[in-house]
Amino acid sequence: MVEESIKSGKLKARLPRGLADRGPAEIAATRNLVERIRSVFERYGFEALETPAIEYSDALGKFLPDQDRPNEGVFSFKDDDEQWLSLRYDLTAPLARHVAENYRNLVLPYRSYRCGYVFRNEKPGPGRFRQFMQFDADTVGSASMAADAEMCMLAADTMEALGIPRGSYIVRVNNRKVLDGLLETVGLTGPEKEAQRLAVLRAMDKYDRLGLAGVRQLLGDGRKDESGDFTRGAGLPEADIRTITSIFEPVRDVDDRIAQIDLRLRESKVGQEGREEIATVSRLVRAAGYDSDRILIDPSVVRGLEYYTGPVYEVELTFEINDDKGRPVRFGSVGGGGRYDGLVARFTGQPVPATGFSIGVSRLAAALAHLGKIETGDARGPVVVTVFDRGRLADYQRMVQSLRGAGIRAELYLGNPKNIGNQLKYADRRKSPCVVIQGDDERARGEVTIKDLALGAELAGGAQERADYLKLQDEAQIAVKEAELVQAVRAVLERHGRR
RNA sequence: GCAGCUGUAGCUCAGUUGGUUAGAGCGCCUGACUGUGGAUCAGGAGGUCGGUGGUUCGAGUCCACCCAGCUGUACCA
Repeated sequence: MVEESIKSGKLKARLPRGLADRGPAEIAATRNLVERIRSVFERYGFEALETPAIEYSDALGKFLPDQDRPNEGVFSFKDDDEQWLSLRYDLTAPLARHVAENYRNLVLPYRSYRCGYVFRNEKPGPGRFRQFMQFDADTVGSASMAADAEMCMLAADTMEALGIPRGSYIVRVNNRKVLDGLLETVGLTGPEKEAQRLAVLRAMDKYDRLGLAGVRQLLGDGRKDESGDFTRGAGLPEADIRTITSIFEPVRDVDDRIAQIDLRLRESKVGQEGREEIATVSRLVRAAGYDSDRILIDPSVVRGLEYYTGPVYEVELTFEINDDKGRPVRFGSVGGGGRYDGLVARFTGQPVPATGFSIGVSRLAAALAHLGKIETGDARGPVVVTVFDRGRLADYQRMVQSLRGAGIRAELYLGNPKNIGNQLKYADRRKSPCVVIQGDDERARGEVTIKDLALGAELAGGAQERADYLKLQDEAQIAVKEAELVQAVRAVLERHGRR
């Protein structure tokens, strides 16, 4: 690369893949999204917390001690004292670090939220980036299922606050203890079965995408996808496959679902604990008015394989979206979370129960943009004061300052002011509401011309001849005394509605 | 990582069975038309055809390898 740039004499401007620049429209949309999420989270009583983007790799739990380096999925580098540092890949591990470090000073249960970019060094895809924004809420120091129930309700409320109608999203809830009970029931216990257990959980997690048939293949010998690639299965015997997939069988309602789990996991102590927890969460959310059209018990939810210990939840958008070529796009999960009772204990040695929920802001923003729930672009630009006579820059800049002083976004034309046409073209592209012009004629009368660009475009729309066009343009502008500049500009802005 | 597909101008794409100087539309720049966005008209810039080798008298076109992108899949805290 360096060689290449020497050869050609210039550097190729390029963005690393999986990363994106953001323009004004996207920034505004994200800010708007974040503010709405924040207002819901604050209404639930969570308080703000910010932690840095960089942590010690071991604090993130992604250090591979046997290889003396961090996991490849995280961006890592060495500090000058040879200690490994990493960019955070979620907001939960840093929170656990913060809580452990400040345990004595925090009011428990500690309820906090945070928002920020996280980084993952993995293959990007549609709606998947190597830097993306998450918005998290966590309750640390409470083992109560009420804390988990609340996370589910928070998720549902947040979706609706973002304008996603009920029925277009679903919060699906499961419990890791139920899954553990299921594994126990088919005899997958003990350390030597670890790999198989993971394979089973991964297979179950794909139920929504691959359906029953796909999951059965992955639990058994394996599955070949449409590109011809083969995925090895968990290698379970048919009887065990049937036992596991029986948990997916459709049921009429929540009570049946819980009864079904009870029946399947009759022999498993941990499974029964899980059933108990699910039933409690379910009872709490229902009492608060959240029915299964919003919060649904779904035994196929798995989430991460690393640290969840109890309830797990996932928010999914359920409407179909097409991309710009008309093909359907699946956005999948836009948020999720669960209980992680062991995470803080890694630092303190004392078990600290905790549960949290995380929203993928970037993915959600992409989905909402497709839905048309986010205004993209069309933000008004500033008022442009044109330079008619380049010897009088000081006068024009004074006009700009008087507009700015009145709280109006305004700027002096800073390009080459060789003619007025270019300056109007510039203002047009900036989506300026109006321009200010003062040539010799106006100057002699102590006036300025204010041209309403939107009105001009509207009036001149049908003109064919140049002469007609110019005449119509003339009607879109007014001359006012210099002293009335601010007032007249404000009148134009009000005519078009301020933004 | 694995598999399939695709790489030609800023963008979207043509480019014949291998044949002279690689094109179009849009966009961009300059100018004309009164001191005014648009339209119109007249000009213009911009490409090592992803890269490197090979086959051939001759390669955008065929072959090999590499790189990048897309899609699926695996992994995913």
